[in-house]
Amino acid sequence: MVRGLADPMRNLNLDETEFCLMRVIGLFDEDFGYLSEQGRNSSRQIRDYYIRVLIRHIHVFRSHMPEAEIGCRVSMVMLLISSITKLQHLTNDNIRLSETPIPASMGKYSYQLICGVCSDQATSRHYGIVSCNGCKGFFRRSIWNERAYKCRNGGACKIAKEHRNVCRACRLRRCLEAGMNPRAVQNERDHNAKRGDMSSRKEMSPSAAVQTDPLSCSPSHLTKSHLSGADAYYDEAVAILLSLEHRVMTRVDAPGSSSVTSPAHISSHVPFITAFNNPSIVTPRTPLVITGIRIATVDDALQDWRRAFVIYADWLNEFPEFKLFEHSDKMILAKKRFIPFYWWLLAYWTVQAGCDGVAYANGSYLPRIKELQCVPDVRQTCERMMKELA
Amino acid sequence: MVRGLADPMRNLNLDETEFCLMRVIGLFDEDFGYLSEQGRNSSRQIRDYYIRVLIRHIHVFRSHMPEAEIGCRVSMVMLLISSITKLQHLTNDNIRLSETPIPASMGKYSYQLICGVCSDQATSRHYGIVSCNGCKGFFRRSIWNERAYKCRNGGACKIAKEHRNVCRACRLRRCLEAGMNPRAVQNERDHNAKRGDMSSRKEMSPSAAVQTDPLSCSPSHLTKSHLSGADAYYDEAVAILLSLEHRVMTRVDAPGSSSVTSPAHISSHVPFITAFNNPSIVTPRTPLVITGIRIATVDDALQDWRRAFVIYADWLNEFPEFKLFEHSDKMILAKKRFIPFYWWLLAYWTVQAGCDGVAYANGSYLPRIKELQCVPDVRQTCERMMKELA
DNA sequence: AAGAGTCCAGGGTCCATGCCC
DNA sequence: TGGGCATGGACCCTGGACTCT
Ligand SMILES: [Zn+2]
Ligand SMILES: [Zn+2]
Ligand SMILES: [Zn+2]
Ligand SMILES: [Zn+2]
Repeated sequence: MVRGLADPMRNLNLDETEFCLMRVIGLFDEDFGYLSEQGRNSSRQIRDYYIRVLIRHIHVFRSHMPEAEIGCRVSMVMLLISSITKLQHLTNDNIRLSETPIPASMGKYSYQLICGVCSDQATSRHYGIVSCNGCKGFFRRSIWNERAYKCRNGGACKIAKEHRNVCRACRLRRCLEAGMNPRAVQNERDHNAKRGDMSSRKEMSPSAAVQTDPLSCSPSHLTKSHLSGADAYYDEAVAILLSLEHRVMTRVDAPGSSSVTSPAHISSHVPFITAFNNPSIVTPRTPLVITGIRIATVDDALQDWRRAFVIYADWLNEFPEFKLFEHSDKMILAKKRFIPFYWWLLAYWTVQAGCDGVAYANGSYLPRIKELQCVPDVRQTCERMMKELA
Repeated sequence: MVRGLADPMRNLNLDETEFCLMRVIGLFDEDFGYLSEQGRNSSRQIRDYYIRVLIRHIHVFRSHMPEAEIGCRVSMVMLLISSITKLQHLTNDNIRLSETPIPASMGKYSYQLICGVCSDQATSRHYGIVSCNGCKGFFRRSIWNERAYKCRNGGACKIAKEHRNVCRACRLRRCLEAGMNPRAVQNERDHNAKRGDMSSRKEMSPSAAVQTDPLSCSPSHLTKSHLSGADAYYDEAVAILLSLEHRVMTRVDAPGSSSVTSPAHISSHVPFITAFNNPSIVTPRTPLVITGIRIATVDDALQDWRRAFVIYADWLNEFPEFKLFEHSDKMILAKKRFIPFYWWLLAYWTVQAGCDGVAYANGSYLPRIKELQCVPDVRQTCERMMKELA
């Protein structure tokens, strides 16, 4: 069943810019009741501004999609933002990942198309997945003829370009596993005229052999530079955001920094405001390691929470628009929105790492499969951390 | 800005089955804390069952979409369901419609144009007759290229959506018989600097060399029966649901029915349970008029609320699985889930009516534009109604 | 606004090629 | 050696979304 919040996120295949923008929008979204009048206005303005930027971004970067799908994507993104903004705690449930493992092709934003069946070079999508011509034809013929092949190797054949014709049973199995949809195969059609034999065209006059077309086709309409003016504005907003993102994510404290004592949590029960203004007392800024190569322990989860808090504080303190708020509003916002912010961080790391679970920023991950988890309950962990910053 | 819950719904372009299923899932979704142990189990089972049916339905009816978009749709649908299930009140905000007006083409599921050639759904007239996009394109191409097809079946092929591509000779013949006018086909426009070398299509001579194509192909692979078994099961679930839907929506009380006194609200402060078990005391079952041709007054809104409640009660009382619950659980569920149910009804009516606002079931609608609204605030209205059923 | 034409992803067809009996 | 047939790259055709008049 597809229920976790992580699922729509994964299906959307968000890029980095979208992640950043959605996080920002979430920070300043809705539910302004607790802010001052002025804070409310600023908040709404910032939100609306970044929503415009995001919608723009989607339209530009998905311009190959039909309009309807873009609309669908925009709606879904908005729905996701508001769902996540409303999160009061992270629970095992709402960070839960899909039951289906990550398709290997996602997460890498490569533009080279690879056949999902045999890894040959592919030209486009066929029967629902990116696939090569060979696998396309093979699948259609198999479905039409209702072939039931038999493997002579116990069904364990690997399928690759070089030997994809060795075992039809396994090739067809791979096709289905990779997601080819038998329902997308249509009926046989009418026959075409023979090649070269143009008799079905009602015979054109021979004088028509002018062929005044010496390759006048310029490949220049590849740039869809329809848009300008406001675009510069929008590009700049994105650039600023990404650079802030990069700065905060790569910020590292010198190992022997004076304000840093030890990587441990000497700092229980610091007032929130102190921690927020000087986050390195919570934990030093260690480099982020998004690999998800080992299973997280309870300490990993706690430590990641601290590191994420430092990122949060650094990020907000550097975010230009945040400076517009009065001090009290700043604190209210900062307290209120850490959980959604952290959710976005985890979501992004998880996609980056491509591991089968929720990735933390110290190389560990919380496995999707309960039996492997060393962390009793995410929610408890989070609440414990929240208390730490009374 | 795209923020109202109605937007994603509109972008998804849900069909009737999806509406029904989503409503059912919402009824039995999450938040089971207040039910008895047994009620919780039933509820979860029903929900999961209908989620399976819904996912199945989406996969079947959107099988032309790429896999990733289907996944996206499924996720979005789930997100929508849970968002709407959480609604505690209808407010002007969460039933708010998009700022962009409805495209004229949507919402007219009512007129239902049929292609005169192949009986597919049609959008408008082409070349003189109501026809689908496929037949439009086919006719234009055939005329341009002066194609002379040859039927391999003695010219007796039936033309229908599913196999209209099997015999082009008969399809073209049907086009002409149905009244498509070759003279309505204009010349190719050439402005858009074509990239390809379409120059091969020059003027043709009148001599018609009919192509002879003594092919013996069997038109027999029309069956691609890979799938069955579970499909029947699923089809049946959908059929039952739609028939219930239809029954409830068309149920009308005889004008002079005894239990009915007057269309007014004599019935303030009836206990919920009484109203639920005998809904016609709330308001008689008037026919539903989903046209949205006049602006709603406060009375319209109130009356619609009552009518919707009657639909809700009728529907739940007839829904087979609802009978599995204990009496107390029934009441809890029924009280808890009217708002989301009503939301779905309004959403569906609005799409059906295609008016620029929220459609009620008595021919009126709440305009999108504030200045036109006669209803002060939807939320207040709803709350007032809720109190009526203390 | 209606109804022409345009575009193009992704269906299907064709057939040179090669494998197998 | 020849006929049967699967393969896959080149190409044709379809129809939904769109633009243009
Ligand atoms: Zn392949
Ligand atoms: Zn095999
Ligand atoms: Zn048609
Ligand atoms: Zn025919």
